[in-house]
Amino acid sequence: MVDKKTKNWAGCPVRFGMSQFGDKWSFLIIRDLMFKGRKYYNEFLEAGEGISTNILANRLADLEHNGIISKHQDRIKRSKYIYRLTEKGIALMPMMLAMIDWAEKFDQQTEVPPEFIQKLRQNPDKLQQELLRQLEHN
Amino acid sequence: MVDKKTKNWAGCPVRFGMSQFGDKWSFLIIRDLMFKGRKYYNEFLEAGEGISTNILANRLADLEHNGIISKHQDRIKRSKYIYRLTEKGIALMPMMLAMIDWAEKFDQQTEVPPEFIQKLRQNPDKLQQELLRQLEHN
DNA sequence: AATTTAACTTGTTTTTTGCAAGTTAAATTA
DNA sequence: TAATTTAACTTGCAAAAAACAAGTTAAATT
Repeated sequence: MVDKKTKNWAGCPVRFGMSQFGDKWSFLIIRDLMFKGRKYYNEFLEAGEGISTNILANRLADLEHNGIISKHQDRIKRSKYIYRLTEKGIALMPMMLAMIDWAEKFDQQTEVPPEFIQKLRQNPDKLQQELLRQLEHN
Repeated sequence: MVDKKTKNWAGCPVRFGMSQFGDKWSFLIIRDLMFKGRKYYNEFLEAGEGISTNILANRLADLEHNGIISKHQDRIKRSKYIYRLTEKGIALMPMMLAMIDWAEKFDQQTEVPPEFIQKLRQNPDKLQQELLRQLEHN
């Protein structure tokens, strides 16, 4: 039973989440990394959401500082940097999937591929395994 | 299989989510409604997070406008208003629980009651049923 | 050697937030 | 019943953050 009397979750998990990745742009960067295969600064920039260069740089730095993403020099083109989700970042997948599930239910306009949403509802673990495998290929 | 080639989820569910409840204060209000039994304007104000009165009023109005919460006059004291999660708001519970699970893993300071987190990991459906029942009692 | 690419940084304007004080309507108290 | 208190806001202003435009730097390409 959940105890409403224990006044506060002193270190509140929701507040913690918000402090680590809790703004629009951070969420969208995590989405890009998790589901869209984007990994370079300019791929995020050109994702079409309209983020400004300074804000992008700032959010990438924050996310890296919070251990949600990591930054590596590209081996082939050393002027490029590859951003990746860390284990901590990858662990946000259930939350992201829950959000996608929710949005698909309540937003007419949301266009998640039907087979994605079907898999999400019928066999979420399997979908997650597939997504994780894709992340490792990056 | 997730198709990375279908360039965009034209109506992106993550962007939709962010537009509906995607800022720190909205999240904290939803948390208060979902887990803490708070339902009056001044309970949110005094929750200790330090939200300003104008921002609280604004976020409540936005959440109501987005259909995530509803506002009713208190029957006993008609100068008070009761805020409640709608079905759409209640449906955010899996996302919130995923967030709590995540935070508990990665934040030393997070203090979720152990029996809550244990239940969340061992029998999430049952926990959710219990939480839903509590919401209906409000 | 000159240009282009990629990832930023800097300066300025605009928007949003935070803070303090004020308003309104209902309920309680004197 | 008049005066005070409670509850939920609104308003005005200062401070912080975001958006916009332009500039910098280092590496790679021409």
